[in-house]
Amino acid sequence: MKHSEPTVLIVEDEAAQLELLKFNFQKQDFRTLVAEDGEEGLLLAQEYHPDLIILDWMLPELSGIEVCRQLKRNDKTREIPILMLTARGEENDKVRGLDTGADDYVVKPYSVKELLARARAMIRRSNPVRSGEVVTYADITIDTEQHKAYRDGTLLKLGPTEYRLLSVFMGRPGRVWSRDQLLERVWPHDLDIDLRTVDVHVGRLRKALKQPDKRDPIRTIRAAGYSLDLED
Amino acid sequence: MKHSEPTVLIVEDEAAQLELLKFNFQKQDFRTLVAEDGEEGLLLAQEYHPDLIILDWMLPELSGIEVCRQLKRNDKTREIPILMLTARGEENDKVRGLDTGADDYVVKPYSVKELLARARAMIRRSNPVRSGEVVTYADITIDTEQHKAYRDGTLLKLGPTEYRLLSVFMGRPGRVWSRDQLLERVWPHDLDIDLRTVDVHVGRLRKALKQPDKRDPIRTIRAAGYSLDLED
DNA sequence: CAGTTTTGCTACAGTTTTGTGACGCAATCC
DNA sequence: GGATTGCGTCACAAAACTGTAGCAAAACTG
Repeated sequence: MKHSEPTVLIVEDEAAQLELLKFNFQKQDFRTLVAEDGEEGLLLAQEYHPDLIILDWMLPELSGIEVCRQLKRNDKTREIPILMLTARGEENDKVRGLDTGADDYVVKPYSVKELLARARAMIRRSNPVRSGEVVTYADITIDTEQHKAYRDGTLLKLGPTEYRLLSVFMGRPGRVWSRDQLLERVWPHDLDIDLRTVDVHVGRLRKALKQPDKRDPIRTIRAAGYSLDLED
Repeated sequence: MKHSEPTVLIVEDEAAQLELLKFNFQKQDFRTLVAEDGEEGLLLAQEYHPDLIILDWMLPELSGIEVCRQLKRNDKTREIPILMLTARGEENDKVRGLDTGADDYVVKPYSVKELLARARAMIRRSNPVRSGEVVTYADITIDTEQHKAYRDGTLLKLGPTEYRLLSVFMGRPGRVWSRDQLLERVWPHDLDIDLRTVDVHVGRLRKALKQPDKRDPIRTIRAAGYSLDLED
């Protein structure tokens, strides 16, 4: 029933390091994917679309920077936050400036605790649409500064909860959200709300998004959750 | 006195953090000012009037909150947007609700990239009506030099508070302002005013702006605030 | 195909949020 | 000094939104 553990992809060539990371992430209820070189990392990232990628800077063959660039170039993986692992001496301007597209970096030797904290923070952050920004996916747009949402150019009439729900969906189009995850992100963190309430609000959002000759942009994934999805 | 590069003031006592921030902001073509304690921060803020202040929550002597309060109390620095840096455990309701007057906050550990993005967004968003200017939005005009406001050419009869309120709205038409934000910008800072008072004044402003066959230019965003908006 | 699980949806009672007129108080004007 | 103007709070009504229950429909299971 619990389907809400985040997945992390670890790309690291040193076996010992990899084991350590894997162990610790699993202990923290992450699902883990591992890759021992850049090539494999890219493949897994595309296939499984993890919530976070831990990427070693030094890799045989394809370097960490290169992997990062490619991930950020691909629409399928662009949104995935990347945490770069760099050894002490390598902490050069490239990394510090984050030119590579990585979202954050940690210098070895790091404390596992800090790494986990950062990882969690990054995942949490990666969902919501940043305040003040305008985000568009297909024919849907939300303008957070003006607190408005449009479909195909026409203004939608949304209640507060519907608006927040749409914001979460828009933060990562195509991603499947379990009801738990939606509850966590859309509702105030202290209230205990029935899971089915999510369904009702999804229904209301659907109605608000409905337009003649337009497809329902919210996909139901049975026994898993919902996603904002206009593919196929 | 607006010029090309925006200036950011960083107030942070940990040298490493400070360096990292400074480096990254400079790399992004910000001009940077740095202060290692609250006292110095206040001084620099007054003297140089930066476009944005990055403020660490934990500071020796003068705490971040206190610095924030003082900045917001001083007319010279009141309008400067403040981005608060808080450690994980400190992420309490005080910060969340931004009662302190800060305009945004980021929880450590943060990703540098996100911080930069937020900083940029905040600067973009903050542009109060400058004194001496005449600003027009749709059929509404305010002449700050003469301290007069018009709708469709006819002079409006506004009380002082209504005038200030309209000025804030005119500074960024379309933007949603929370009641807190309005309180902060319209009312003197030493006063403790009920949030609902904002509603009353918005109501009065609405009445003053009313004209036959004209739409109400103020939009209510339930559970969020108000905005000046004549679209749709 | 019958049985089971999961989702869609409507109705509704309850709650939260907003609009606004009334009132008392203080400052300002004449 | 008396009148006027503007202010902040309150209280109440109206409006908007919310969560849950319950049942029908749909999707799976074997």
